[in-house]
Amino acid sequence: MPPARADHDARREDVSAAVWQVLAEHGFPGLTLRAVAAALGASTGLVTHYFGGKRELVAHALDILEIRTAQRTRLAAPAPGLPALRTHILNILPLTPDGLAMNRIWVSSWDVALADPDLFTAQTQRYERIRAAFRAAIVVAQKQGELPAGDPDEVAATALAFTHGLVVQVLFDPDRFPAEQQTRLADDFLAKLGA
Amino acid sequence: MPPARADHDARREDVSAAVWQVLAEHGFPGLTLRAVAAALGASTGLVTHYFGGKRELVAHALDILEIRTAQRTRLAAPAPGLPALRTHILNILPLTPDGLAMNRIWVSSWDVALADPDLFTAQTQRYERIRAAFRAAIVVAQKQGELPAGDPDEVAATALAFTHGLVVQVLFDPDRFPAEQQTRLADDFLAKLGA
DNA sequence: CAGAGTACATAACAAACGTTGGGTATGTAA
DNA sequence: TTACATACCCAACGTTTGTTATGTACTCTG
Repeated sequence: MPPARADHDARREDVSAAVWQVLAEHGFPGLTLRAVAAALGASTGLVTHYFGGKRELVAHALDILEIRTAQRTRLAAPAPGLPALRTHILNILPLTPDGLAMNRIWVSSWDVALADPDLFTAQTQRYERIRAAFRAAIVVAQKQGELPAGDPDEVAATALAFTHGLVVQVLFDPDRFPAEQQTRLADDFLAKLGA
Repeated sequence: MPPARADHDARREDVSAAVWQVLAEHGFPGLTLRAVAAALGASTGLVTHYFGGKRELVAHALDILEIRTAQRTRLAAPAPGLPALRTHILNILPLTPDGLAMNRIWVSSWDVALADPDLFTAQTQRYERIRAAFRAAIVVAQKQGELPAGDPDEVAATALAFTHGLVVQVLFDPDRFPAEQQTRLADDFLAKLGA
């Protein structure tokens, strides 16, 4: 009944790492069973053994994307409230080459998520989760008087809209939006929110 | 030397219409030579006759997307300045089912544009164009005292970021963001900008 | 009226894809 | 030891893709 030889979870983690590698190098369009197998130095049979098929592979890729985004080198929140919200925003923005690559994958994931119903709902919940994180910081900021009163859900939606919209613009013109300008735009935006 | 039977430009326009139809029904992933030919009731030979290959087809699809977006039922700008900026934003937002479908295609176009260098630069210029339109309205608004002083380019980038970021959120949760809430969010955002 | 070039249809093509099933080795349970 | 489930490789299949060559009908030109 227990696995025969190898540690199932560890092996699955290997495949997961290969998925991420392929994703980083060729994006979602290049995410194929063969590419993952090649990156792993194994056969496609191994991949299908641990992941039922392409669908599950893509779904897992989206999970990895969220996890890796969360685990990326992040600025720790210096203080709850408005500074925390600022940190959330800066953590998403592509301030580094690494962050740029990550966001490129993220944006291209929207395409596959829009195409598949299951991935669609998963993505919907992801955004809901991000908004919840924003919301928590916003509520504190409002209590501390750093932000004016108002529906925190709507403020969260606005802040996330600004953030992701800026991501897209940076992606298509990285030279025009260096890190300093991104932070300046974010700070100006937050200043407006506080008024 | 002149075309034998048909009007070249008219026929090409037919193909263009078929491209748009396929795009609206199946998005960019479903944009294939055969799909376009089928939508046209013709063969793939016809398509390759008027468009060299897939690349040109996709490039043309992006052109159509921009044109159709510009030609979509739009609100006329009631007055120059801040109202004009508001109109620009509302014209982009997916306030109607038609606008929702259009934005779905638009977002999925980011993926193909990120993959191909030529399409990438084309998309970069597209965004530059949109920012220029925003900027024009912003400059007037600043002169009229509707907006505080500040680099109009940065304000334009911020406004466009908010708009496209909101588009993405609406796309993944249309029920949560009905038209009224979108306009309310936009108006609140504009009010913050004016402070 | 002959010839040439255009406007397509048809079909063959190789490449790449996801999926599937057979085969083998190796471990655990009886 | 026997039996079975796991882990995995290998190979083939059918499909879909973009590309391209061939063939045919037509219409302008000369």
